[in-house]
Amino acid sequence: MEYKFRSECPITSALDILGDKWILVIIKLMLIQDKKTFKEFTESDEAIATNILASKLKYLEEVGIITKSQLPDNKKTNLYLLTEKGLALTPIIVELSVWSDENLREHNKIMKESPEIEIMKSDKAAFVKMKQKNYKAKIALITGLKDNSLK
Amino acid sequence: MEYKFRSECPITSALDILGDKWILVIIKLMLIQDKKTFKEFTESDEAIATNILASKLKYLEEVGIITKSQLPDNKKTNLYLLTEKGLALTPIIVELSVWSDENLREHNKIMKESPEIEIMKSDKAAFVKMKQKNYKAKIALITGLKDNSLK
DNA sequence: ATTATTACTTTTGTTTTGCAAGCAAAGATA
DNA sequence: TATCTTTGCTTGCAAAACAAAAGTAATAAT
Repeated sequence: MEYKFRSECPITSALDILGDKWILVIIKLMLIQDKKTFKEFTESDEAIATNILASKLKYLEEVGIITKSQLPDNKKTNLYLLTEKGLALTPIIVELSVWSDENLREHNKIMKESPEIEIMKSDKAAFVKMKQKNYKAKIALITGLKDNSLK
Repeated sequence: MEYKFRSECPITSALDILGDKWILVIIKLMLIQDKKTFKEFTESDEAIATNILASKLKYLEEVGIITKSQLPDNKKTNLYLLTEKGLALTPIIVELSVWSDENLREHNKIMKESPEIEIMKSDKAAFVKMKQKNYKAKIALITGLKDNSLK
């Protein structure tokens, strides 16, 4: 597949893929809130419309950030899982959390407080690794396969 | 000013502010490519349309990520500068660079190679501090004031 | 066999983005 | 001092993305 990029800049190119209202929210739902089926995504707090969800999931699969699969004993429910390329977005999610915690509380008064954010700040790299490891472990449980199922 | 947030989630709230095609590109132009006037922004590789640029700059000022000012001896040219809140976005820019470098080269063949990215990866926190310090130093030179001019 | 659930698609309307042109104020030039 | 150029926009219109609501097909549960 061919995608249009605005420039030779790596940052701008990343935003050509990730820079919209929903892509990183969907990644976050998968990584932090364990969402993995179409139904689960629609039930999230963000209330994404089904037509938009369908188009974004298709796009994410095309770009190689997620995979679409099924469990052997269920032909109805689809499983959407992060690939390595998708899991590699974890540091970005972490930095968005930190910036938000430190700069957005004045704008969004009802924003959730969490003790996790302090752990995150104290050692970002360790937090990223932990989240990625946890994600892979959960996937392994669900699919009944080992860690290399995502590779 | 009041802004609409989709949820209580800090990550989603960050994306309510930053999640579009242009906001983080403009931040990057300021932080990495030293752009600071309307003219300079329009001359960038990304070729942003003037109506969109004007509306995004206005929005960024409202949210407190940038300031709009003038030099004492020039009433024509406006100076757009990052605030502390804007400078705090540096880690996000860095992580976007890293992800792009490692995951987007297959999609965007003409993406720029840079030795800077290795320095960045070897110590992200140090790189972030260095960029922020450099930015403040440049601003101090331009405005003729000291480092605290942004605070 | 009937009902409910899951994963969408379709339709229609609104908002955001983009292109091209135009314009006013400030500054530079003759 | 008059006019030419630069800067920083705004306006009008077309295209694309986003959104709400309803509908549908396949599978699974009762």
